[in-house]
Amino acid sequence: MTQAVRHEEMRARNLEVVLGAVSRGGPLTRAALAEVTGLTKSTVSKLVGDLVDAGLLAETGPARAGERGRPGVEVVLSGERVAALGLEINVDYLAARVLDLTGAVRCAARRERDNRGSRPKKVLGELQALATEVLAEAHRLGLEVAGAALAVSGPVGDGVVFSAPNLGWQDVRAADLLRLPVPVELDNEANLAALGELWYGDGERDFLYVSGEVGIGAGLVVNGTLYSGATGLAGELGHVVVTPDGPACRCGGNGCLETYAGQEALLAAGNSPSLPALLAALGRGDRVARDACASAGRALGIALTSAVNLLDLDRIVLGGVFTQLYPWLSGPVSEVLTTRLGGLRGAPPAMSASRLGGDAATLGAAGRVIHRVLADPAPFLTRAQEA
Amino acid sequence: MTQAVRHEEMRARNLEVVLGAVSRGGPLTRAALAEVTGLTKSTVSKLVGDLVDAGLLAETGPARAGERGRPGVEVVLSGERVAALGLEINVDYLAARVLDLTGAVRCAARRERDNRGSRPKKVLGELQALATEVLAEAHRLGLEVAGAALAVSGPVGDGVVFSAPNLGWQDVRAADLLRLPVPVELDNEANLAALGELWYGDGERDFLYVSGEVGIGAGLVVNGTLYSGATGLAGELGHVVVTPDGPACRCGGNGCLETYAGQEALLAAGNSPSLPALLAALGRGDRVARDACASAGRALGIALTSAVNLLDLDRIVLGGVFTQLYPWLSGPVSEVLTTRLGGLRGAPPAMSASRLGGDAATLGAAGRVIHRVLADPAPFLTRAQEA
DNA sequence: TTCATTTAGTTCACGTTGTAGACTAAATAT
DNA sequence: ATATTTAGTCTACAACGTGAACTAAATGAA
Repeated sequence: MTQAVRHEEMRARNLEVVLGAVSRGGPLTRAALAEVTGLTKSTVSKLVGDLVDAGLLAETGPARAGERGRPGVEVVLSGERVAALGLEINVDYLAARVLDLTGAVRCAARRERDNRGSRPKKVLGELQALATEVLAEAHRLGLEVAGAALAVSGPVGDGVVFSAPNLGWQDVRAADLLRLPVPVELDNEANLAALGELWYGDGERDFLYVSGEVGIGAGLVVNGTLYSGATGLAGELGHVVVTPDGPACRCGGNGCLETYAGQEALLAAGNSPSLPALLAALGRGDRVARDACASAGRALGIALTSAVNLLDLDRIVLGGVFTQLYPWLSGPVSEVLTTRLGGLRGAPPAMSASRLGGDAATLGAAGRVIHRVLADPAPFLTRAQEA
Repeated sequence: MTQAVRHEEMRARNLEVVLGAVSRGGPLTRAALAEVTGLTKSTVSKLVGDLVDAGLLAETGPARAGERGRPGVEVVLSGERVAALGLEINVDYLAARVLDLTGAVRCAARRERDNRGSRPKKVLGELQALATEVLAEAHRLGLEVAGAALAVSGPVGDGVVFSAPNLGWQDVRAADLLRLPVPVELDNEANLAALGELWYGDGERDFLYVSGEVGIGAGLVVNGTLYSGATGLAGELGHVVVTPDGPACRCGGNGCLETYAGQEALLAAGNSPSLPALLAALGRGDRVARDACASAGRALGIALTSAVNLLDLDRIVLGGVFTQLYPWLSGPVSEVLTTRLGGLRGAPPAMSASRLGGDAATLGAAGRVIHRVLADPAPFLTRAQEA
């Protein structure tokens, strides 16, 4: 339902429009902004003035155009005030990253450790220490951290991790256990990684990000927005049915994608004790390892066929461990997609490996907070009001 | 991207807010509207005044509350001015319906005829005659028809029917071939039927409408909005993979849902020449017919499992021929859903037969136009400006 | 019956915000 | 130098929502 619009909301929306135009359109003069937004020069001048005063935009000096007329002054997003913290708990590391408004990484920290089967309280305690460190560093840089988001692989909702197959967690109130001086939100790793690709990788307006970990999740971006379903649990690609009477799955069903292309199945089929071992085997051209990838790839192709038919995707990005396995997976996946989707759609969707790799989740997490600021900069304009 | 907001847009949005509140909240006084919208009494008074003048709202006389204080005057949507035309081409009939703003059917016409393999030009010519008739009747009733929408089963985009398995059509520019004195838009039958259920049936904010015809389509409603994918082709449930090495499908793949639960497969398995024959056989408890439904139901359950995992649906509505087959389908479908989704999600989504049956598509088609008027009533306020 | 009380709706002075066009500033071209 | 062109600011103005005072119409108590 649409909300009532008052003068205040009108202003807030127009600030968003200006900020958004600068964010997408690179350096832009006030005159150019007036043209792209449809607002008048005077209005743009006022809005830009306030945003500059607030430290959200910065002037970059006169634009030397070499053309006739007074050169305009270009403005860009300013990285000097607002920033956001992205956090990730993965099987074998903890990571924290602070991004500024421009998307630049201003500080970061990473702790390698095996989180498999660790107690949630312990892991979150360690993450809290890591985050606190990074926040202190951001403070020294003069940054105001607007919030944090935490990526955990597996279904998540309302601050609770329902199940994290990577970590062996079940119903963990992660958001409550992590005490930080900024608001923390919890999100699915696949969703946040998808947003990371959208904003800082080679995301387009519509694509599916597939996160291959112990479980297989997916983040769906449509029209530049994350699709998260009725209760926020969309994207369980791992339990899309590949073969109705296939191997039993931990979900209670049979023949889910996870039983073919989940990390455990993949390592077992590849006769490898670990992912590095599998990669090494693939590197030396080991037949068993290659066959394992090929059949996982075909299963992934089947599941993605269903996804494309339902969701009308035009690009698929493979992330998580699939990024490293991409050279051995992409052939079989494409083959299935081309055969099964060529008839009705003409061409199957484009496919690529994640460009950000393991960084996608923290970037997306921080980006989520950054984009909320860009979408509603009004609360940060208090400075201007004082003047 | 958000658009700039000027005074004009502010007003347009607030008109929408008021109209929307009345549309959802039944009869409402100005005072109540001020409360639910958050606007002040004076603003609401002005907006309601203009909407009443324009013939979009109507006062229903004093609300006898029996309580203290002056009784308010309730307003409701007015069916006396704006209306919309919904059209449908089905295998064995053509239908047209005019709805007013309140959702009441003001006039309708239907022509039984077998459209299987008919030439598009002929069918659309006949539909044009039917529509023209109904439009004339609407005109006599004093209604201003704001637009029309046409439902055709199968993938559709940009005014073109890419393929209609029901009719045997391929790449038909239906919107161009239908000449009417109002703007006509073309849409997928499953999508429009889903909207019909949403607005005039027992739709909720989130559900999947499954349309079982010769092909099997689906319309996905999330957060009260139709989801149509990157290029508007979402919802091809019929080609979700049930068994990777199953029977060959016309799409080039194997084991698609359509090869198990499409009308042709269903009739062949049920050993019936037509749908009425199958229903008759089911009615007398014919074993072959029942088994055919059961196995189609299980296949449908598999495909829906994949859909629920990807889309996080909380309700599924079965439409098209599945509405009539519901008593024999629902058991097997639920069984599969419960087994495969019970583990992770707790409960499978609710399921029901379409309440509107064959009327869903025309209602949704007209409703689509109606809801566009409700979302932007400003263009209809010219009357008020004159005063 | 009368009058206080309560709630609905209208009116109007006012504040906030965007607009239009005049005006100033700073460059290039002649 | 001076005209021309484009950028940005300034100011009177208009559109719209706000808030408080005001009128309208009911109930309930004296």
